[in-house]
Amino acid sequence: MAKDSNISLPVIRRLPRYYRFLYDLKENGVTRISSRELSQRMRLTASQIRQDLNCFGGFGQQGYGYMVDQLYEEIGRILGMDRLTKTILLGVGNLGTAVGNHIDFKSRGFHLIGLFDDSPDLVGDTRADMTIRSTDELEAFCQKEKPEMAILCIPKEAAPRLVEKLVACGVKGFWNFSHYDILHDYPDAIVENVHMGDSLMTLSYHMTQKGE
Amino acid sequence: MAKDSNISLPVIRRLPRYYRFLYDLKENGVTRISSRELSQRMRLTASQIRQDLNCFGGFGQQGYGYMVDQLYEEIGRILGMDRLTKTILLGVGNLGTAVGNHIDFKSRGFHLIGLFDDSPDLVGDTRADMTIRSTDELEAFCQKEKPEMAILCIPKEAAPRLVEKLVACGVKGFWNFSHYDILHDYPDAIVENVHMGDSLMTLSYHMTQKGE
DNA sequence: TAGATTGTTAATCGATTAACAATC
DNA sequence: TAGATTGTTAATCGATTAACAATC
Repeated sequence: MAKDSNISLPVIRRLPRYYRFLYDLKENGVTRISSRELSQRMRLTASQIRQDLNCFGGFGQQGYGYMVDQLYEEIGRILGMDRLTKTILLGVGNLGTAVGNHIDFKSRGFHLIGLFDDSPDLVGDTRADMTIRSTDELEAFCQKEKPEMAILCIPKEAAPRLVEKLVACGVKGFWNFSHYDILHDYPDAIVENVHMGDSLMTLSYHMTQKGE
Repeated sequence: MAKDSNISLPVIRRLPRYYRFLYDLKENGVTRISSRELSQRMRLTASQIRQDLNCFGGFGQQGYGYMVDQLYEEIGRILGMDRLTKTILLGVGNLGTAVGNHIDFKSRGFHLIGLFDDSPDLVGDTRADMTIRSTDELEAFCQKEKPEMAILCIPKEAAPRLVEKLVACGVKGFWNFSHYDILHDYPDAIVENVHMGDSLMTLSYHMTQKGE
């Protein structure tokens, strides 16, 4: 449906934020909005909003603005919120548990269907209403269930071996909380890295600057 | 120490990654490295590395390269890793627990000194070797301990009230996992947002594109 | 129709890359 | 000294903002 399939990453990264704001507008009974009013609420320029949206098509009406509900649906479709990608989570430590319990996967286009961990202490335990499986079962499980996405909440050292298996099993996407550089070894993988430590250090930098 | 205090955000966001790579090099006994070799390992251009580093000063030696250990130290100093900022965590649900337990605060310039939650069920419990306090105690605690940073693992609705208190108590920085827009209400706050849901939706977008 | 606001082109701004003189 | 590699300036590229014609 994309007008142009070479959408730049900055544009893509703004879409979820548009989606959130539109959801809130919808909730508050706002049925239509101009790029100018939305720009004030989101603290960006009206020009940028119109540029961003026009990467995907003309969703507005001249002289009138955008229908909130329709725009919400369109952006949802663009982001793939209209389908559920089968997903497994690897590494059920503190972080993996939090990710599994805290994130609302369904409303973000994913269906979490399995949890895996190396540690015998954890295998058999329950998280997010699922039993934790041994990574020994990973390949058999993938062949049967065909998950397309894997969440990596494992240490850097454990990652290469598991990613190799996952790629072989047909997993295409990775939500990667580890510091293992997946793209370096698998350039065709679809990877979204979340480096929370880096984010924290960025905050440290800004606090250090302000202090001086 | 900054040569120029208007360093752009893209440069800042690359620093933690340099820091990680330099740490690994150090661990592997590499004592010096050229921008060219580092660029190959990090998959960016040598030019960019030299530009980035020269925002802060000439850390290299012409004809020779960079001393790994010295560069690691310098970047650590720039990022504020040479001091510990007192930090409190608000909201000890799944996410807050994971953040509290999983993140190595000390090695990233922060010292986690207190946990707070609204829920009477959680107050008194222990996480990361600390007792969870009631948010009723927040102001008294802050007056005594003077934390400078707060981690928000609370719902959007709970945030405005708590942030108001925290700002009044002198908290300057926020590692914000909530969807509350702190800067909108407190333009002088130092804020690093972590929107995991947005990250997941970005992955969904890319997986959707690849599928077509 | 007149007013409003989009869609889109043009101008500006900033970040990245290339080139090269300085120098170890 | 010759070779290597930085620090820095210049060129390019891309993203954001401004302007305005199209049109509802």
